[in-house]
Amino acid sequence: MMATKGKTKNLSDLPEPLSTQADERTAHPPLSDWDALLDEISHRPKRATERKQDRSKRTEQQILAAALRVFARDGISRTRIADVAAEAGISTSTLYEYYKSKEDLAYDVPLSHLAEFFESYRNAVAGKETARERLMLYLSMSADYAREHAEWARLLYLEIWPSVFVSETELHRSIDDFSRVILFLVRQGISEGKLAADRDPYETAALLVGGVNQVIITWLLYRRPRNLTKAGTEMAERLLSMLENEGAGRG
Amino acid sequence: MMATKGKTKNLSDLPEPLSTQADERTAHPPLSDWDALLDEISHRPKRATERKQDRSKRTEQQILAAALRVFARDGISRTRIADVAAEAGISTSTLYEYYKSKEDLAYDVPLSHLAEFFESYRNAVAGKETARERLMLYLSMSADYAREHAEWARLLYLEIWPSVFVSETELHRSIDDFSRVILFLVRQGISEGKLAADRDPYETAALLVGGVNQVIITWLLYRRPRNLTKAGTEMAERLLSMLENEGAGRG
DNA sequence: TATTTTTTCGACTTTTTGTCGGAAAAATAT
DNA sequence: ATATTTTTCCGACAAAAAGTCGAAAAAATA
Repeated sequence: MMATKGKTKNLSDLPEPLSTQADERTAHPPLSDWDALLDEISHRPKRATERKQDRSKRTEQQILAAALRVFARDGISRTRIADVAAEAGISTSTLYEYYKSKEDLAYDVPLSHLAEFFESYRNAVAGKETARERLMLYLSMSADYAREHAEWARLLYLEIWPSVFVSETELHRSIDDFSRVILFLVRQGISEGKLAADRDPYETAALLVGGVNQVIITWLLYRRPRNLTKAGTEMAERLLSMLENEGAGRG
Repeated sequence: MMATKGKTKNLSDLPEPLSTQADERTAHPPLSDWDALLDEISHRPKRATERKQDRSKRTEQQILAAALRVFARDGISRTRIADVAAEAGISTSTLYEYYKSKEDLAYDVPLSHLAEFFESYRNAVAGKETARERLMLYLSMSADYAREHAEWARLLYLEIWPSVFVSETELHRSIDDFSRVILFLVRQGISEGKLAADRDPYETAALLVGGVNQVIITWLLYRRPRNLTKAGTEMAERLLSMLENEGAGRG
């Protein structure tokens, strides 16, 4: 486990609260917690691949692409390893050289897209300072990314998340990262005085994640409402407005 | 502010004059849409069991109970049919007499609890008239029921829902029922003037379901916050207050 | 008690997963 | 270039799990 500061409550499985109190004195921190967080989530090692030849990297990509297609089409539980291998144009035994089981494969498939999402968010959010701007961008980009990569989203939202959490996988950590960003920004919103300070940040984060995810899931299942990007953005806008209103009403 | 419609369905334009015991002898009993809905979701046929002997009914219960335990403990994908059969104290081939596959079994396991939840809600909500009361009860009871039947909830929330939606199962319909109740009450809240009329009821329902489900899922994964009933109730209370505030601000 | 119907299960087949040694391909050394 | 070593790939096989079926056991009925 990583170094923990202060008393260690048994919150080991929860996203660690990032330090928020230390940098009160510096007007402009050299590397803000925010940048550090973005840095961290973008740099998670994807997969300790020990393969030497370029050929192998190509094969791995073929496997992942094939698995995404087949999983999204048939569902993970119904697909057979042999199906994925055939789709990838290799033998089953070769696939076993790369992944030791279907579960192992399934947990690896969503990783690269997730990393890509974090990376594109990091680029897009540069320059935005307020918690509201950052949150709005994050949530609407989530919805938009799901729309644009529907197979991936279907796999992640409907099949893997949240059941992936039972196991200690790289994917688990990456999905935790997703929530940590929200949590960080909720805390920023509180310190900006925009969000209610007397509310549990975890609850506020859950509210945001839950609402937007629900919109995404509904779209994946029924393709409704038609425009997912718009629906996700509206939901985020609505939630944030209500939350700010709540914060203002209390002081 | 109120919808004016000439005919079609009277979707609770007014606070429901609940049937009570007034006009019992009319040809068409004054069963309100609300009562009809509750009636419908409570009476979904559970499973067309054609078994004749009592012994079979016991065996079926043993299978379902065993499956719940094993699925919750090992996860559906990791459990073998033989494990469930052993836990139920029967042979695998006997289990196949009852369920044609693991998937078939998995989709049947949550049904009885779901029916029980609907039934107990129906009893508890009797007498409550306003959309707020009904919604609060529904959402907090959802959280409480998940706490009290954690194995069942783990199976349903983390493993089956929402992936069950891809197939046409009885469980699919039952889970749809869950959302239909929320949607109905959101509409009632709008017609009462408590919720914003210019918002998509589906979006409002998604917001409520998403937020509370997120709390339940987090608890199932991390047992945090400690008190799920309280957390679910608080989340519901908070969301409803914000929604009513939103409605009042615009009205 | 005899007969019929229903339920159970052991033996079996089929399907899917997973392993392994060596062939094929690529990288490296001579 | 050719030989040698390393890496990747795959066919043949073994292991595990799913799924079938006929007949025995149990219950219901005559």
